[in-house]
Amino acid sequence: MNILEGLNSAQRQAVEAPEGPILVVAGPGSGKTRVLTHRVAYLVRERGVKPYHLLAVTFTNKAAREMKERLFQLLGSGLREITIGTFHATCVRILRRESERAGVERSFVIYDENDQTNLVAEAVDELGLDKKAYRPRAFLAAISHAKCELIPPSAFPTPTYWHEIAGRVYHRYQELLATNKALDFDDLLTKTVDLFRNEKDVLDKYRRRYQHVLVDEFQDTNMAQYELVKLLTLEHRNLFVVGDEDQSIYTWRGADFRNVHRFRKDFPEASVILLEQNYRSTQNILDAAHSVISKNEARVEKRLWTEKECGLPLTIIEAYDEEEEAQYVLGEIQRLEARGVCDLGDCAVMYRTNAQSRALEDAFVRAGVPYRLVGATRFYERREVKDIIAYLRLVHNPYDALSLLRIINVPRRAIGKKTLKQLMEWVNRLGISIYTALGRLSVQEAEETPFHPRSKRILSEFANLLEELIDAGQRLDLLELFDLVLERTGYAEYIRDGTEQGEERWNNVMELRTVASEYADLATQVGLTTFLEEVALVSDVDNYDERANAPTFLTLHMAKGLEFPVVFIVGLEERVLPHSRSFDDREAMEEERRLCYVGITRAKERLYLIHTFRRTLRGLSQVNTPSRFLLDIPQKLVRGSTGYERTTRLPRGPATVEVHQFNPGDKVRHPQFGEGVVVSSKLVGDDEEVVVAFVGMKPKRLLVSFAQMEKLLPTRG
DNA sequence: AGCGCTCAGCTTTTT
DNA sequence: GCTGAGCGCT
Repeated sequence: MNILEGLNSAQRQAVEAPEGPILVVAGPGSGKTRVLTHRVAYLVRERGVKPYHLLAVTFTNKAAREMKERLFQLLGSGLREITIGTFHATCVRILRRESERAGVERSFVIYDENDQTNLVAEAVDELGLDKKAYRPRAFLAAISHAKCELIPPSAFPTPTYWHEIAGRVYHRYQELLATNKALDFDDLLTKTVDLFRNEKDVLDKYRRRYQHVLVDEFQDTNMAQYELVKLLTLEHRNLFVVGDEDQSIYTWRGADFRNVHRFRKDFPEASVILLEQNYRSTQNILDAAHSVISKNEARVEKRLWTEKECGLPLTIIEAYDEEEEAQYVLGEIQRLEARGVCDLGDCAVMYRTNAQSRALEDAFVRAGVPYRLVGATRFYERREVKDIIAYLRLVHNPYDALSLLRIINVPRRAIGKKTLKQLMEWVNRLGISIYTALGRLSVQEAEETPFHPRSKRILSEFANLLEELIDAGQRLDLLELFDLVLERTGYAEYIRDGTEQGEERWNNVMELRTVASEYADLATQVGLTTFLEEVALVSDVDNYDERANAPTFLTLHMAKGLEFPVVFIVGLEERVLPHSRSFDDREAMEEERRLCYVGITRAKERLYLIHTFRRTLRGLSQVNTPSRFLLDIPQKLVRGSTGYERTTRLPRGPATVEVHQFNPGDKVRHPQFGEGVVVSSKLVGDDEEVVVAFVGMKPKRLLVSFAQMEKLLPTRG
């Protein structure tokens, strides 16, 4: 199979580029994964680069997996020696291998955001600060940001008193991580950078190993990631990066698309290749996308084009409120499916915030139409799943105090607040870990302990349980260990309390068990380590099943990298998209625009942009204006005679409605909701808002100018 | 230990 | 308007 076959000239140019730094600017749908995989295949097949010398980094496990699959088609099993993975997974492997040189515990556990918050809270506590006045989340954000920029506690800038405190929290937080033998997500990167900076021979080893480095979604790299890549490649300069600043939507997480500019400065000889041909969307969709994104100032102009026809016009709809918005989406999806235009699974509904999924879910549940919700409550964040993982983490690393405290009284074993407080004080006084302290309890020494005899007995029983599990971890495979944890803790009896929720929780535990069973074949401790890593580093999108035949509900952030024949973007209103939080910050506003751009460019054929007249936000129902992004889309791309027509004439002219058209008791007919009775009516601005009780539905609020209601039997003149 | 109350908070969330 | 944390009461 010819690697260059079927590639357009820009793609081919990227794939065949000579050695040295290369920047591929790849717009949405321009075949960037294709370029990346073909580049790898090209290096191996045509340039004789050994797969062993290749490193390809992605941001998500899903992207990594896709890349492996596609490379398998090109290279067969030759891909096995290639290192393909996320930044974090790659760093974990390096850190475990070089644990001694990196100065990290070999059996470190990985703390996720939740663990991090808890640990910061602990640091805040220890510094004698009030958690109400000094919110741990805010500190964590600042700390994480600093770490992404490779700023250690000692160099943490303290422009304000708050920052000064934050610096102290940061310092203590790092100490706590160390005593727990834990690394957080950011540490995985920074510790690897430190390793490479401090241990020249280790760096040299990896430089020799990774003679070609490829980076996907380069606009999403943070400083630490860029530094990592730079350290590896500065000498041989074989760095191939693919990115698109217009799709940078994670700057709030430390991603910095200015890395593109840094790259151009650090690698001035780099060739820059633009991929502008789009293989996904119709020209109308691309034009709409361009009209939105081109308003951003901080960008290099590029314009996507396609060989496809201009396609259908976009549909812009104004719904009365979020309920009607959901109703419209539901109705339209059903209509498209009924007409055989598309399958349910071809449709996606995207929104700015997760809270917006509710109205949609309500409507779909009521209509009995299935849907897939991506994200919401994530599997690995469920209480029962975290409990079991905490037990397994302890087997792996009993110094993980966070996990220990999580389950010391789960299921309940009568270790309450008081005992726990005594335990912590005792542990702090002795300056030892909780695990070590627990071990001392069972030793029959005359050592003074602060506990009530009963508590002491219970604690020591718990210590024995822990010891037994740790011991079992040396001998049993992961599945056996998993079952032993359940058995010895009585977890099933604890969680299955006879309620429906209890059953669901138990099902989640069993689902986790299925995941664990995949690691049962591995050597005892390797299985546990790999499993824990996997669990710490996967996300929900990774498990997104593309085959189920139901529409997908997801946030715009999660939509990145995906595509759908039919896309609905809902909530296109000022303060929703763009989000109200971004109003006083130009850069944040540009990011909102990019988010909108990402959403639009997910659509292959049909795009619906929906806004509401009024929306309930944080319990407050208020009138909303259409999103500024909507106003940037030229009318000629839009299907005429929609509600949008009306709103574009805002501000409305002189009042056209001065008297009520409808009065309580009027019988009316609505094209969608059928017959009903008017409950109330009031004049709002120049329009009339009525509440109507339709047959078999709860009363609805409607706007007379929009709802095409017909009066059936006028009661009074 | 477990409950119910109040109050503050409230985007997005690749790893 | 809903949720989660903290607190006080039983």
